[in-house]
Amino acid sequence: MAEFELANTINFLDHISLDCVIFGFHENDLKVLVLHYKSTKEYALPGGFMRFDESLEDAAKRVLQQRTGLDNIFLKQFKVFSDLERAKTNPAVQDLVAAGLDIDTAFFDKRFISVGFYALVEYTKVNPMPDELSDTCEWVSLSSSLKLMLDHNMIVEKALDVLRQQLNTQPIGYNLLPEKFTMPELQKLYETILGKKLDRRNFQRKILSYNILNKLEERRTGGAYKSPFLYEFNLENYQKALNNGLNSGW
Amino acid sequence: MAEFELANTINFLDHISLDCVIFGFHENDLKVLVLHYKSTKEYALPGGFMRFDESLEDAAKRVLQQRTGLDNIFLKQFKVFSDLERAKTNPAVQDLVAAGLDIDTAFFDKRFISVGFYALVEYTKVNPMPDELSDTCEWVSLSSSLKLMLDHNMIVEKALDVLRQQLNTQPIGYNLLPEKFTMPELQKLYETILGKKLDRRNFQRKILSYNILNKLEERRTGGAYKSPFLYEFNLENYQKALNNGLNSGW
DNA sequence: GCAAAAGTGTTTCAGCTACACCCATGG
DNA sequence: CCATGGGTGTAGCTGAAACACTTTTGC
Repeated sequence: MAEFELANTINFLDHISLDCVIFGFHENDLKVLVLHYKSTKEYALPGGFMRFDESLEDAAKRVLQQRTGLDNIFLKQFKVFSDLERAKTNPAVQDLVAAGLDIDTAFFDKRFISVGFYALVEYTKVNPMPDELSDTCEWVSLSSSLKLMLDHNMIVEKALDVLRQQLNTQPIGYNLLPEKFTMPELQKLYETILGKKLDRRNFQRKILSYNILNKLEERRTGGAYKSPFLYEFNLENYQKALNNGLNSGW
Repeated sequence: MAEFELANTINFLDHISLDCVIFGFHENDLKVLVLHYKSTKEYALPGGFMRFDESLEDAAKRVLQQRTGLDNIFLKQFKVFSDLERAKTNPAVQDLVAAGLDIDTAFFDKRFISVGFYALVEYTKVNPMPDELSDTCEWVSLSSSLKLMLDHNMIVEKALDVLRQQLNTQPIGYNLLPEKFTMPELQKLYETILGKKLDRRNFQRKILSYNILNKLEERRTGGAYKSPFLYEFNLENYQKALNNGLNSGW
């Protein structure tokens, strides 16, 4: 299926690509899905091209489905990357051709502008799948400082930046955490995205004051130390609260 | 110059266009620059295409320079519009051809995705100039509800939405107002963008508390009633304050 | 002198910050 | 029993909201 698509690049719009920064949260760590290209040392974000019969969002959904196995992923476009610098021929393409892959080099050699999407997924539900040009698809911690192809490191940086800015207006917690989660887990997520420590008690009071969480009877047992309570999002209240922004200025 | 460019659409990337929502503020009213196409009843946002030797931002600057006469305009891309709906052939193209304009219809008939930019300009400095397909280039009040071509009304709506969201993180006041302005003018700008009334005294206290304004000795004379003081932005402090956001949540 | 807009200050209340003690759990 | 993390409460401060009177100006 994917092979068929790539071999028939004539189905895609020229000059336009998309790259997905797929965020997952696991063991108190924010991670991103990254591909390793066959026969090269290059790592890259999952990406793709746009068909004539779909929107950019549809194309991104298609890519996300293929790399994670999931439908109905939360995703947002956040920036178009069009600097002349990025127009350079992708060095990985030559390596891939040398390795014998059937690639339409005339297509890949064109100048591309790329639309950046970020996606939020529940880590445990993802089944990472490489595409036809890569041999692995793996989670990489944001703190790993792995060097990515072309301007992909910048794309990740920018995505994280946007995530930070949209923390109060998009259902970010809801889409990154499993259905049931503990208060410390939610706090760690906020701290990771914001890049700073928060006071436990003040965080809890503030987030509870929004009335966007349901406290459950259950606790998370099995871990060490005192068992924390589980919470779930009250989606209706969450959405309402996000409409105004969780902290309204002016 | 512009004619030359359009006649040689071969210089542009296929499938990609850009549209600019150019905001100006005049007489306590937020306005947008709009073109009227020759020999049609269609109104449209100023837009253009992307050359192979420039980035999207460069292309947008080129369009802005041509429509306003200004360089160094503050602009931001805010969204790519790629719905299949908008792929329909632009109805204005047929009218323009019928009216005898030299248009590369094969180029225009392709499917386009359009990158939306918003730009902020100082109203009085703008010299609106139509492009080769239009006969007028005029300011239109946001409250006028003029029907625009294709999805351009939606693009304006979205731009205003983004403007609202970025009021605390981008130098919006600085770029829309003249160098010297009064407190009531600044407040009206905020009220217009936010779509709600603010308390005079609280607004003044809050905005002054950021230390982003210099109060001048001068007053605005000549108007009726009590002469208000003039202010200017303290650009250094403004930029610093915006980095954290004027109202920091979390 | 009157109508309309601009300058200015205080009180109140809510929300944020800072901070400390007890409890549960696994080892 | 101890180390570690989780649950919970309070006092003080800061910033936001609500609100009224005086001054200037043109007519």
